[in-house]
Amino acid sequence: MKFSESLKKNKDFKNVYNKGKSYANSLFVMYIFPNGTEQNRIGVSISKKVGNSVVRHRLKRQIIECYRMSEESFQCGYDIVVIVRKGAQGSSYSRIESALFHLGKLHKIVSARQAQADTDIDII
RNA sequence: UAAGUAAGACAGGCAAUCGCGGCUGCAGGCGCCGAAAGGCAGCAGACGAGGAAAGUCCGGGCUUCACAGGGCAGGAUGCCGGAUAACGUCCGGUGGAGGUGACUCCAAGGCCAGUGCAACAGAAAUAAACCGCCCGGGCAGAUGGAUGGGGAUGCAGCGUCCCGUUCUUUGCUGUAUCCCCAUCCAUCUGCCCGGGUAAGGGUGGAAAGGCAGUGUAAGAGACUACCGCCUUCCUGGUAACAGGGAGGGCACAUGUAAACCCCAUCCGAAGCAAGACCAAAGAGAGGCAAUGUGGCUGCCCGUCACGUCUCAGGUAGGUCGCUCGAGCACGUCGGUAACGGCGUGCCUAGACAGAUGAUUGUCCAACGACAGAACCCGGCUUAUCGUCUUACUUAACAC
Repeated sequence: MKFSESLKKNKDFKNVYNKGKSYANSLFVMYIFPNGTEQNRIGVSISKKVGNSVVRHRLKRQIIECYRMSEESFQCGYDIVVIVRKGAQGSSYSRIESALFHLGKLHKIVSARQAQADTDIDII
């Protein structure tokens, strides 16, 4: 990814949880915290309650892919942690995409033009 | 054609675009990050999850630690033979159970080494007379018979009294019938006592080998035939075992070892976060330099910290372990088979927060189940939408 890398250390996750701001909808909880660099770092956390290994892995890939496809829409300089809730089990790609932009808009890190486009899709 | 049995294969396909992972080449030396070890970045190429990758239930390799030898404890396995690196796996057989059959299933050593347990029911549960059957004795009753005694009546004889026409007393003896009593015997019934008996009864998972006959007071392996059991011999088989002969007449006498236990065989422990190597910082030891600077403290003494080099140690971090292996495919030979030998060809994920996704088009038996490698193998178990292939069985129809 051009502007981003993944968030890896448990320490980094805890830092974002403790100091960052969070918003949530029915599919995800999103924490963000400014990391003081030129890049975004994104991490995905999925509980075992959501499903078995295949289900969790697939959701993670879809979220990363969704972020990657529209990476340029996000403002840089943040650590982002997406926690997947149980309701996301079995969601389609389009629904994950709309939910992700909904949270990005609440955090005001998605550009207005992209956010405007996403309000057309309903968030349940 | 239908129903079924066994074995096996596949696990949505294709194309385009964007994206991910390590590998190979350009590549050697450059650029960037780092103290170092080492890592990162560019372009191109091919490759990139499973039959169960799962559960982590067994077995082995590998690694570190421990280890003279022996024993105890603990654990696992348990018909026989073979395969294998090994196994609780697989193959072939034996025995048993199920199915019309193809075929399937089986913790299948030992409770005549010991100990324990066996609810309820039942007379009694590892030892037994509750009922029943039979024998003997006693008591009571009934029936029948025999003997004896007594009484009544009839008859006969003799005697006696009255009488001498009639009427008629009484005794004794014999005999017949009836009644009563006693004793004995037989049969039956009831009760009691002593003994025999495990054939029958009902309970139970299990009641003292089964079943039929002989036999007996009644019964009983008491005896006999068949079956079972035990001992022993012969034959076949490597063996489990099978077939046959002879004997014992059945004692220990039931079940349970997935109860303790006994017997035989096997097992050192922990696991890739194993472990090996490189290696900042901090703390440690020694050498060298200096006699300095700073703090306690304004001064003296004292004390603490600060330099550099080497060593051991190994933290953060990094590299290796990490995928060429009991490997796969094909052929051939040996073997019933599991499997093994030989030959040829091939290289087929290797991450370390952990790579396969999205969109579009198209095809199908049409929305595709269960499910994601984590050191590697051999198995077992569990989950699973469906599709296909082969062999065989049964039934119906046709020929």
